[in-house]
Amino acid sequence: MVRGVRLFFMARFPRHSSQLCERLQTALDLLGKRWNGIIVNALLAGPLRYSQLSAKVEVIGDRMLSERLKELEEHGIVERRVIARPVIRAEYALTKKGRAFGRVLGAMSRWADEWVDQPSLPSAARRG
Amino acid sequence: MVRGVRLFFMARFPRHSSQLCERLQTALDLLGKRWNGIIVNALLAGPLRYSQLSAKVEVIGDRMLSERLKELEEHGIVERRVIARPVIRAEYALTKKGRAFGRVLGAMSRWADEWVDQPSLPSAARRG
DNA sequence: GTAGTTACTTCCTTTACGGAAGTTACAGAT
DNA sequence: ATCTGTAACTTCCGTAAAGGAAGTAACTAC
Repeated sequence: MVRGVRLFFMARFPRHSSQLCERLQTALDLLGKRWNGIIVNALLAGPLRYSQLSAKVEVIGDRMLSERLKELEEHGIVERRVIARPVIRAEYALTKKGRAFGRVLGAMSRWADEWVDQPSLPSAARRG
Repeated sequence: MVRGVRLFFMARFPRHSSQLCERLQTALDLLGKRWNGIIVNALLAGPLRYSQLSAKVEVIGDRMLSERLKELEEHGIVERRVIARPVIRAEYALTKKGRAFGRVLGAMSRWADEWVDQPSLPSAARRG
């Protein structure tokens, strides 16, 4: 079997339903990817360096964080700036598109405040 | 088979950052799971039977759809009703919690309309 | 030179996804 | 009664994505 054949980029985006809004589905592909929401949320308060971001979203490993940031950058949601000032550092900031996405997270935050009441008990649902 | 052992779902990733809002992270766990957003979105227009839902969100296979519906039900977002009228059928409807989530999808939809303009080209970012 | 920090990348194992096929229940046709 | 068909799932199994430990390169402080 041909096993080394890595598809050029990925086969995850061409899977959209013709019955539903394309753009929404594209947006959902983005937020529907694990960690992306949290990363954008963490950056809403302001730009962060890689290590700061890593500390803030403490649950994401380096490998994932790096990968997700690259994707978010490709999607124009996050901007990467290299600072060579005293020491070489990388800083990540939201673009206009990324900040606009904050409204979505804001809506989700409000929903979560109203409907999610298990801050430490993630078992089954408790009748919302 | 044992059917009640589905609580493993959330138990797999109880890892939330202490630096960020718990509820938001729980909500993101939910939407951050592939297909959940699309399923809820598809049900926003009204209840659907399994086969209808499957046809509407045509990209999700039976295995996934079934699994996701079960999870959404456990989280109190979707309600499953069995109809034995003429033939036995299952119908899925959003709960109050689920319909409230529609606002999040609405916000995402608006964001998508404004910022996502590549319905078929998911390469690098354009503008932003 | 040695140790430490930053920003990643590589390697490898575990978990999740995806599709085909199988299953159970019932209804209508033959 | 058997045969075909639909609905609603479930099981199998191979592939893709996630997670973590360790490695790397550039630089700085000791």
